[in-house]
Amino acid sequence: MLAAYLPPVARHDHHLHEGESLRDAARNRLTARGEQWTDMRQAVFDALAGFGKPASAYDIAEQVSKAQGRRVAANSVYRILDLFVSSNLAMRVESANAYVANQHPGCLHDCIFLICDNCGQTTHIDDDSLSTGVRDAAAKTGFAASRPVIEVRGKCGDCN
Amino acid sequence: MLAAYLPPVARHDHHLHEGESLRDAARNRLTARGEQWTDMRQAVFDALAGFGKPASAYDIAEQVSKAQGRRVAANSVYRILDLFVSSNLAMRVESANAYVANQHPGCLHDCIFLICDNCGQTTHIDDDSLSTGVRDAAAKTGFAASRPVIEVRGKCGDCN
DNA sequence: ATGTTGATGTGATATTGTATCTTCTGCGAG
DNA sequence: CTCGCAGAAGATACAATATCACATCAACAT
Repeated sequence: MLAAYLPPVARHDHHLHEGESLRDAARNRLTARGEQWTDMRQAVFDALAGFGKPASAYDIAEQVSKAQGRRVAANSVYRILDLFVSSNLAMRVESANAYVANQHPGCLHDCIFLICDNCGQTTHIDDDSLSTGVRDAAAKTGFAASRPVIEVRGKCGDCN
Repeated sequence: MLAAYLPPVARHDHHLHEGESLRDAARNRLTARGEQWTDMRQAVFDALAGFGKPASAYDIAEQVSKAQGRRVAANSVYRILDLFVSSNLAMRVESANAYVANQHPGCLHDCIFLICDNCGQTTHIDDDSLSTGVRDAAAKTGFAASRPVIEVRGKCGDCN
């Protein structure tokens, strides 16, 4: 439904994934790094992707517990989320203490989140010129940027 | 000893304050908004400014407790910090769950933090063109930005 | 069989943040 | 002056987020 037609703005193909395809991309990415794609990791990834908005580790733990019919502890989820973040399968939204699935695990970007304070919906844009600008500004003061955190709180289009 | 001489780079006078002067500026700003400048608020502000780097509410509670020789509860500190943030006397560093004193309480900026992951030192730059760029990029997707959070994690010049 | 390694389970604990109710304090009206 | 109000702060409890230490277990190699 999104984008029946889109003008050719993007500079490179993002391979936007969803559902099964997204899960496959995630699994490929993880196994390519020599990590295992276990049931537990798949369950956590599915739960995370299923939320469609930032979810806390505890939200995910609850969701996975429900899906598996057994108690899954938060710290197991944290472990897996850390792995996902370091493998670029997911990203942490600092200002929300929460995580979102990366829609294109193969690409490496400094990403920018737009987080609706009303409905929680979060969209994720990549604008390399902006993040480069931020990195450059930092560099100008002798600061070596390793991870720019750019998150915009506000109201999404739907919530006006 | 900062800035015996500085080239005229800044576009407007920031009235950078320190020590007594900073405290005065903060008090003026708060009272101008019809709020009281109480002993407790002064103590919290002094503690916050004294850290020189992001401090958690609990760090501040501990510091104020020491300074006053009595136990000061964290939630009192939270109340005051919230007031400070909403009055622009302090800012919250989302990615560190911590707060820093605003060096120029009179000016309103979308600020950019450079946070050293090694020593914790945090510097704060204002680059309106960058933050405007971020706001514009958000607006382009129909998103109404109310508060950009731009924080750069990395290593400061001192830590190479 | 035994040891090793990586993934997960379990329980405890630390840290961060809120909610609620009470008490204190400064100050103006009467 | 004292009564009562309103804002500030104290006290306590609790909720949410995050980490730690250690046990277990399966897969695999020796």
